[in-house]
Amino acid sequence: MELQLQIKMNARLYLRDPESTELGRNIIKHGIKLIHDIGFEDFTFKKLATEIGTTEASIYRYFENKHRLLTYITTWFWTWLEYQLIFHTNNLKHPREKIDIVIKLLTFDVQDKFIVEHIDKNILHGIVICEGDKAYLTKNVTEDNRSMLFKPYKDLCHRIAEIFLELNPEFAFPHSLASTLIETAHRQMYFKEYLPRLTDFGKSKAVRPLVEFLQHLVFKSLDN
Amino acid sequence: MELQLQIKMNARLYLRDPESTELGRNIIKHGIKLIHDIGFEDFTFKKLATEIGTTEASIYRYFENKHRLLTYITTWFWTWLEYQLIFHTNNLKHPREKIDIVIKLLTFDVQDKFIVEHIDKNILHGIVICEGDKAYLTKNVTEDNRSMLFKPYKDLCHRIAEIFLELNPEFAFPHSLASTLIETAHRQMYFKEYLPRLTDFGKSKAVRPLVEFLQHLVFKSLDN
DNA sequence: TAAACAATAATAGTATTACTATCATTAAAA
DNA sequence: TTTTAATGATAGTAATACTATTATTGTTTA
Repeated sequence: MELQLQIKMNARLYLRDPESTELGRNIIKHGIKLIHDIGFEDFTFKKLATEIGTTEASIYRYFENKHRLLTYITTWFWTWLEYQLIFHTNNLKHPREKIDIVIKLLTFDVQDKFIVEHIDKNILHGIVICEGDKAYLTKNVTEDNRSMLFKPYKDLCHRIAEIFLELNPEFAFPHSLASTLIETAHRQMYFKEYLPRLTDFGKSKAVRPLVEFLQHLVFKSLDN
Repeated sequence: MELQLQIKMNARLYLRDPESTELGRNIIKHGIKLIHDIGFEDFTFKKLATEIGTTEASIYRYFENKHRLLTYITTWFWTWLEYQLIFHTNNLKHPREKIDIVIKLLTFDVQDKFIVEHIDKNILHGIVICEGDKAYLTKNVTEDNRSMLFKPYKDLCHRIAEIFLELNPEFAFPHSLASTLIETAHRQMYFKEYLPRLTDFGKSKAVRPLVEFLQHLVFKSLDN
């Protein structure tokens, strides 16, 4: 069984809702692909327009600039990840099992139950790993934050923090540990691929050692 | 007592050694200041040239582009941090004490013994927190890595990893824990300032809670 | 001391980026 | 059938990211 999914996004992320039209969905679909292929720095609306057979001006009707598109895309990912987390931890009793799910989700080690026609989740995950942090590492953080653009990321972080507190209600740093877990999962995957000397995972494709590292980090931290 | 310091940089980072001339040192000095003030995205060589009363073309004789300048600056920081680490852990016996020093250095909680005329270390630290990751989060990682541009970061990581192994020779992830510690220290400082809901540190300027979080993370991880 | 050299200043120029504006066309809704 | 909404086509601007050339100045060195 697979579920159809439509994620409702904060309207401040766009000028015109990209989910509402064919062109909008194409911007998202090919935007993800192109950013992944050439990197966010080299990515331009001009190139994207050529790619999908439209004009720069048409894309600017949907997004103020390419940074907003990146924020849209990464924010979409965090929202989707929270859905996945809710879905997969639904029937679980023990917080240890829930934490295992969190880690599996972050390392993309779990089957996706939701379908979204125009979004390739594997490529999207690649973008979040390589470019995701650039959505908030700008001089606009504070303003963007006030517009609640990062709410989905914070919500996810808070949900994970609550699971940590289930396991250890005394723990003093649930949110910091949650954001550390999220960031670390992605950064270590990046290092594994591009700067392996910063890790202990070797060159194999297996995510297993990373999963063990993250489990170790979190469970030891939450231990009394 | 304070020590005069000249850090030898990988020659591939620049076209002409900025340490060798007045203009070069000005590029570094005001470059750091300007990137800090307006952010790396808005930073241009044109603006920097105006700032220091020279021309764009002159700056291009020192650095291929602004990304190389950022890499130079952050790499300088990692090298300097390793010097600091060596200096401050010199007489220490117990690895626990050394780890405390590592954490204090990463959170900038320790007095700097080295003087470098044209570099403001506090501002530099701010850049490493806000912009540092952008030095390696690009499509050029692999090539830059082959040119050894990230060696100082890896050296620092390895040195910290070795301290971890002193405390627990059985520990399976010393490098991953070291890179996680470095990244987490900076990221949590960023979150504390701009996205505090992703942390548990509140709004006070104190670094104490962050230091405790990092100590907890590392020592628990290394515990048997 | 003059000639040679190195570093920088001054200036100009190009392709691309990051937009904004206008107007015509088409397809769907009222 | 008129209105409207979305897109396409086209044009244009300011800034960015460079490269190239030539003149000037200050320092070595023959």
